[in-house]
Formats: sequence, structure tokens, C-alpha cells
Amino acid sequence: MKTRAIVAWNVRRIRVNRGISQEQLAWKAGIDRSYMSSLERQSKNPTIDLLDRIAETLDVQLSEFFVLPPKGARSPKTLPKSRKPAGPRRKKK
Amino acid sequence: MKTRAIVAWNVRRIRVNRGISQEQLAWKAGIDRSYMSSLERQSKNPTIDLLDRIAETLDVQLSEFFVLPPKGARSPKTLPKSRKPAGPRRKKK
DNA sequence: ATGTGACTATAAGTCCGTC
DNA sequence: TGACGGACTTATAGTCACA
Repeated sequence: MKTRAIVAWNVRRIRVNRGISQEQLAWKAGIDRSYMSSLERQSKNPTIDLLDRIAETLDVQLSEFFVLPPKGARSPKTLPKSRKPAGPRRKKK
Repeated sequence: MKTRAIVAWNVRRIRVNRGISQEQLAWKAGIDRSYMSSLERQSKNPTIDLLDRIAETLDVQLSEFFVLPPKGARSPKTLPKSRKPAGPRRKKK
């Protein structure tokens, strides 16, 4: 498995686990929201320095990004609805 | 400690341990010899894909590149002249 | 809140060389 | 063998508008 994919998977895993959005993480790490999106979709080939910053922002060791995903595992594509980081939650109907 | 420095240290550590030159490793990994030199001197910020290739070439897990150097540790700057310490070890007076 | 294409600036990475 | 530099090409960093 390509390492880039593993990193992407882990970034998303940890981020979602923290209950924060791409936007929030990107902002904290000082990078663009759309770049974070690309990174998690494996369409970027990030440098070590960049991953270092993101790891620091997430407060994890860089090695956390190389954890092998369980076979068939999938990270959620978006944050679970239940979390409420912000924004007025409109009641359904 | 900056991760870039850790990676650089480990690449050199493993390479020297294998007894191969920068040039040989670079050639095998399909990268430029001067770039390998720069990388080990921490003057470049390599991408994940590249480190992946180097790890593969060295036949190690990528995580090997993130091993923390012991305090005060130094990698040799060059390969040892001889691979065989065979010479009779002279006792210290 | 995220995916995506287009874009520019900057750094990665190559290739030549010298010491 | 490896440090280092210059000129060069290509890829990534980083930003934006819009779906």
C-alpha cells in the first residue's frame, strides 16, 4: 500500500476522532482548507515539514500517520452529525 | 527536534550500516546523487513518495526513518574505509 | 463542511560541475 | 566519497471561486 494513502487515512482518522473539521484543522496548522481536502483524498504528495506541522497541530507523533489501516477500513468522509463543533443546528421539520 | 533532521540522520545511519555510498543508494532509488547528499545534510524537504522509495530501496519500513537519534549521537560523515575491522585490535597501553 | 479545477509562487528534484 | 554550488525543469505549496 502506498504510504501517501496511509498518511491520508490517518490524518482523517485522527482529525475526525478529534471532532474537528478540515477547515478548523487547516486553519490551526496554517494551511489552506482546500489543501487539507486534497491531502486527505491522496491527491497531494506532502513534504515532511508539512506533515510535521500537521502532526504538531493534532498533538500526535508523526509516526501516528503511518499506522496501517485495518483491512477494509474506511474513514468517514465527513464529520459525524452528532458532533457539534459549531453552527446553528437546524431542527428537522 | 525537527523531523527533517531525524529523517536525514536515519537515512544516513541505515545507508552507512549497509555499507553503500550516497551515489549507489541514489542510483538504486532513482534519484540524483547530489540530492541524496542534500537530503542527508538536511537542506532539502523531501516528499512522502520520495521517502517511500528510499525506504523501499533500503528494504526497511518507512517508520525506521523516524527513530529518534540518541542524545549526542552522530552519524559518520563518510563510509568507513574498510568493511573489515579484522585487524588485530591493539590494546590500549 | 468538503470536493475540485485553475492558477501562481516557491521549493523539490535534476544535471552539470569543482573541490 | 561526499560537500557544495549554479542553472535548469518539474512538482508541490498555497490560494481562490464555485460546485
